[in-house]
Amino acid sequence: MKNKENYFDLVYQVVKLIPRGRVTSYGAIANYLGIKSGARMVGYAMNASHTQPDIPAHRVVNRNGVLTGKHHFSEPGQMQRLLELDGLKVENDKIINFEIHFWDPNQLELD
DNA sequence: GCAGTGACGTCTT
DNA sequence: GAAGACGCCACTG
Repeated sequence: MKNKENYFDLVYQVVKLIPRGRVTSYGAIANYLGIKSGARMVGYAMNASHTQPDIPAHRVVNRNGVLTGKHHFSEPGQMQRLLELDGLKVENDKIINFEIHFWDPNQLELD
């Protein structure tokens, strides 16, 4: 039973569902998927996200709205640039008005 | 099989 | 309010 990839795939699906100009946190995804293992596992899945072509990992940041994973991109600063292209403001590796741009997977049904 | 590590989060000092 | 420590558990060596 190698269904472990299932949980990875779930994370990818959620990340791909993130609307343009919006961002979410690892904890939100973990909560939505019911991964009580913690946001850490979500981050781990994101690390493998580079195996998938259409994973806007730049829209996934930590609870503080900080681009913790920017160093994992092809080039440092790439993550910030992508966020700015989405219409977001990033400064000091941190998203401005993060709470405003924050998007929660649970809002999908509420939306 | 054990130890180290990590795209986080929360508690405690 | 900021910084450090711990916990969570999957993956690698």
